[in-house]
Amino acid sequence: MPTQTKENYLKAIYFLSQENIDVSITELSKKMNVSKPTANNMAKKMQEKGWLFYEKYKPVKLTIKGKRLGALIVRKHRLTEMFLSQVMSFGWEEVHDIAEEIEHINSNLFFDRMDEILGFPTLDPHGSPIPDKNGKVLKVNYLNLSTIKPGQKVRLCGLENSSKDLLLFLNKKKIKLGSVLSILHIEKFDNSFEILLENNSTILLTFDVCLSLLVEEL
Amino acid sequence: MPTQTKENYLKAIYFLSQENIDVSITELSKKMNVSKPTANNMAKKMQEKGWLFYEKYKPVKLTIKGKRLGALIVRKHRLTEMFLSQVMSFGWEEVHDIAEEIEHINSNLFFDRMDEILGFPTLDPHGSPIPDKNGKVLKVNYLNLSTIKPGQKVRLCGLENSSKDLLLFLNKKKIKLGSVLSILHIEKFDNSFEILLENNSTILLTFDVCLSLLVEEL
DNA sequence: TATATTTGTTAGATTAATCTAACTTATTAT
DNA sequence: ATAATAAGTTAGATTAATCTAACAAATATA
Repeated sequence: MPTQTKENYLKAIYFLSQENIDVSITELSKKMNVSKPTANNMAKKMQEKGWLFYEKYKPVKLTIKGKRLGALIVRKHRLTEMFLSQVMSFGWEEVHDIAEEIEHINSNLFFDRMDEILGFPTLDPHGSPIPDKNGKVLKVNYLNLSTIKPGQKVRLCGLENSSKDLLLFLNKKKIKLGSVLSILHIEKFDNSFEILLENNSTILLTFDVCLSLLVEEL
Repeated sequence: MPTQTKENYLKAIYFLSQENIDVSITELSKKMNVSKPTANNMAKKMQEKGWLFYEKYKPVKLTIKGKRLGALIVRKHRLTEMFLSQVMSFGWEEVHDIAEEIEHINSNLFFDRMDEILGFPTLDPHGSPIPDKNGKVLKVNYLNLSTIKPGQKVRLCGLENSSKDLLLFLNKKKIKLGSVLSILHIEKFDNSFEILLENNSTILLTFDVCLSLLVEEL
């Protein structure tokens, strides 16, 4: 059984691995907000547990076992977010912090019951896939809004990052998962997107915001 | 903010205080399954935090602040038990272990929402009172079944101890909170109780079991 | 290629929570 | 009242997770 701290390292490496295969000690230390020696020590200990490959002066990499464990923590996190959202009526901007704590609860029964009550969901409230009980993750293939051409109609399906600021911004603009956005125009000067919403209001999204929105074309 | 460990000490002292006012270091160490020096050290540290009174060679006692903190942890525990039971359909014998972990979650929002969803309950699934948000506890005044005379009809309202074994035993006998029990006879030899249930079956309860059942007379 | 910069590692210290062994103070019992 | 027992304390060690300072290795740059 990993400690809570080690579970957080596992999760950090799990996420960092998705972008680039290997993870440097420096990246890890930054993600975990700890010093480099701390990250280094922890990497060694996690190697002893068989969760990752570690060689002096080389980036680390999760073992099969480590990857599975990481995915299972993400599973618990996202199931919890879904439960908080669907059963306990929390807003999508409120669920992350609470799930960050509940994900460490040691009870399969508890998470299995959540899963059952929710009807075995595959996506969390931010559109991210919930790994299955074996740690397998559904591959979703959304497009980044920033790459879509003017005139196109799209549906919001996920978020590249689920920071509270972004979620509050989307709340304010009345944009949620499933919202349909029509791209009217892209401003050459700053790459901002002029967008028509379902309620016929027109809003402006900066390129940065568009980079965070995952959509499918309609 | 108390650590998880210190919260558990707080809770232990809180419960030990209900029987006898003061709590000896030895009692505490037994309750916490730690050595006496460990309990002793912890007592000193908790004194520094202002949670208890500690003097060398004397039993410890919670301060007002410590008592309030303890009660608030019990509140989180019992609200959780109620939520697990009412919302997530767990049996009363399953809720304790999970609540033991969830009680340490640091989010008033989370527990307030539970409270709201449950309709602000005052008792947990075992009939124990849920302390309010200020740590005040409703005084319940149940009788111990072992003190009731033959011929009397009673309703089960609470449990003196909620051990899993007792709860499973009661499940097997189809006895639950609210069940009406009629005392037919008390066996002189071993003080066992012959009891008539609502379904007209007659069962035998040992004196030990009776000591664990809290009732009100009908 | 030689140097500068970044990255990674060692060493040594700290804090929280725990232990055992040895000792002291209190309590109990003869 | 004194000895025996129980309770409480000190001292010193351990493990997990963290830090800073100093050094070594790898990478980037002039």
